[in-house]
Amino acid sequence: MQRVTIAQVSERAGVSTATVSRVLSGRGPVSAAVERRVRQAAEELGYQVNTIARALRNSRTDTVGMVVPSISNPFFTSLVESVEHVLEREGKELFLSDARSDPAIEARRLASLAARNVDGIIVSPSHGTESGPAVQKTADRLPLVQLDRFVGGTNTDWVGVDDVAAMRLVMDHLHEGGARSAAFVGSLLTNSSTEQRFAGFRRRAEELGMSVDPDQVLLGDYSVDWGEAAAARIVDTGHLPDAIVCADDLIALGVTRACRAHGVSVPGQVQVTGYDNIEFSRLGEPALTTVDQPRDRIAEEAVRLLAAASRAGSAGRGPSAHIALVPTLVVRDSTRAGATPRP
Amino acid sequence: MQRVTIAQVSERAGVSTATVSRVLSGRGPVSAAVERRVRQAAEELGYQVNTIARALRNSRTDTVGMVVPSISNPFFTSLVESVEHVLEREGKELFLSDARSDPAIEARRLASLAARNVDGIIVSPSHGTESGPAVQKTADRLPLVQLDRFVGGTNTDWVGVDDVAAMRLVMDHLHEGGARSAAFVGSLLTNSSTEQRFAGFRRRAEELGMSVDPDQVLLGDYSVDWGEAAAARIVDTGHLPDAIVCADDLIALGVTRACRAHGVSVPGQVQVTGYDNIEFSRLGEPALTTVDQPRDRIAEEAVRLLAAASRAGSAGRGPSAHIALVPTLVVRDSTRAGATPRP
DNA sequence: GCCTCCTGTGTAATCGATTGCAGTGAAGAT
DNA sequence: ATCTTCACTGCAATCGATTACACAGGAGGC
Repeated sequence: MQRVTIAQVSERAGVSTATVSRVLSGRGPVSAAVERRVRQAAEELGYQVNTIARALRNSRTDTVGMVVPSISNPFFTSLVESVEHVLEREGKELFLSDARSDPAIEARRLASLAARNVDGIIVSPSHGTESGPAVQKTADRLPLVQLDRFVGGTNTDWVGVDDVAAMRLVMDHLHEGGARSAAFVGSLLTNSSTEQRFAGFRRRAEELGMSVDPDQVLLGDYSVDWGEAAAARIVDTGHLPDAIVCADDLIALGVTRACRAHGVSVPGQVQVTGYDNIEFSRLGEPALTTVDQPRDRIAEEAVRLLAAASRAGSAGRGPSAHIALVPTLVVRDSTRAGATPRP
Repeated sequence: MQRVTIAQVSERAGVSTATVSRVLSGRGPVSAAVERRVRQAAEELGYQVNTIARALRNSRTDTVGMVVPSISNPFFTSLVESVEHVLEREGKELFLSDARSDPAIEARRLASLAARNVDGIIVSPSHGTESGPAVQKTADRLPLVQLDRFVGGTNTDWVGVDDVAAMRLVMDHLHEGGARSAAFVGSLLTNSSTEQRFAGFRRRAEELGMSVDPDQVLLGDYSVDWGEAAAARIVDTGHLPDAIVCADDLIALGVTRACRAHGVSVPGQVQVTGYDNIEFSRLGEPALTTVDQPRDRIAEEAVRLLAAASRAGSAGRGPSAHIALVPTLVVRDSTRAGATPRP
């Protein structure tokens, strides 16, 4: 149980600890004979570096921290997978935390990651404003990139998709399918995703001349339950919109489910769209039309920015980069592509 | 950017580093006046402990590592949430890794967690045999608990559910609903979950006199896609079983979807069951009857075992604990509870 | 033959927090 | 008045790996 240290290896090999370190870390000149002896001794003792000690000395941990609002949201887990994949290529590891959509927990997680000397942090902030102080404070201490969502009033890099452009795709598609009125179901406007998506929705609806009943803009949270509740409320009002645009797939799954339960046909009576293209979106009944985010590209860019910030010595923080990638529309069965407008 | 150390705080407060440490870690006697000065200095400088340095000195990190086969499987993410929740109460943090169902990646993750001096490891092994060496090697060095799945030939603690008992519940329920024949769709028998579940299925089928066509035992992987493919294959054989028992919910979701696509009514023509009770299981069409695992209890026990092992100084490894909790059956719409047997 | 340079190795400082040991001074005991 | 006792506080060692610096000895240049 007691760990093998470099000192024990050096003793067995009959050299100094410095030499052992030089052999094992591969830097510094070492004669072939000594190298062999050291490697063998290390092997025999089952030596393994103590990452903690190394990190203390180097002040580098080869570890990146990531904080997401909710690990049970499949969109974020797939984003995590993408990030992990990219990091693996760089020989870095991921330290993942779940903020449970609570800025207070989020702040603790960020602080704790910073205390653990991660080399950088990737965060998708839970809240559009309340996450600000903690994010900024963390960004002042080490490289930080915001992913997908972002929080205002901070000076950090960001990578995500152009939500407004995405909504344009969605609305154009719905309009083509004959929709002349639309409802919006999202989460409370406390994070950038919903804000941007709603803004894009509203603007394009106006441009296309689609009517939006203010009573049919419903904000709750990112969950199936909320989608169901919101849809029930819309159905209860008595006048159905031609389309229900949802801020994410979980909500959309709830909406289609509630429609089915209430005998409202999708896309016959109402078209429904999601956002994120999570795996389960195609399992809805009907399969969801949704917006696909290029997760791998997002992850790639985030890691790249982080590496750049590390190199720059994050003191010299220049203007921050905002990278908005272009999302694509995935058309499935919950909308009526190219149908003729209803009479 | 340069971090504030205890030395700077001590200088500002006009005391020694020892005193600062005593104040901040709360151990050792310190006069009220000094304590106030130190706290203020720390506050003013924005001091934050360096967890790395502390860990090196204490050889404790207050961190637990967790390795799961797949972070995109909602069952594991909810298990992770439960574990994180329990750990939070203990003031510990979770370091999460995804093995992508690959024993080689899994081994690397385990080694890397060990090198990072986590206080203990919770792992759900990817493979029923190939995960063995790495798991055992890790368990020799630090406290380790296997969760849900386990790998044979190792001497470690384990917490999970009684899969055989669960299958008894499932089969009895199906039998009551009139099923006299059944198919099984699982993953390749390379992990304990499938093994145990299949064993339980087979045994109870025999006891109840239900027939099982060997051609209708289909093994692939834990995914919706595989569920769809397997169901399609079963439908194609021409003779439908009365029930299709699935080794997890993802598979079951795929199966019901394929049934719908092929015009096979569930539960009218075929009853279908899942396993895990993931959130999406109730979103299937029809909502899935499934087995609920008591995740919070599982997490609780795992953390308890880990703590016990740490205290015991894992050298004195006694006989390992195997804790099988009792799962419950969640009856929804994909089965026909209490219906009369078909003629 | 003497000097320079380079390779290979060891010594010891370093990263930052913790803690055993020792020392100081004041309160209390005799 | 002298001796204990105890609450505080500081010094310095410690955790394990890395690395600046020093130094030995051999090769090569003049």
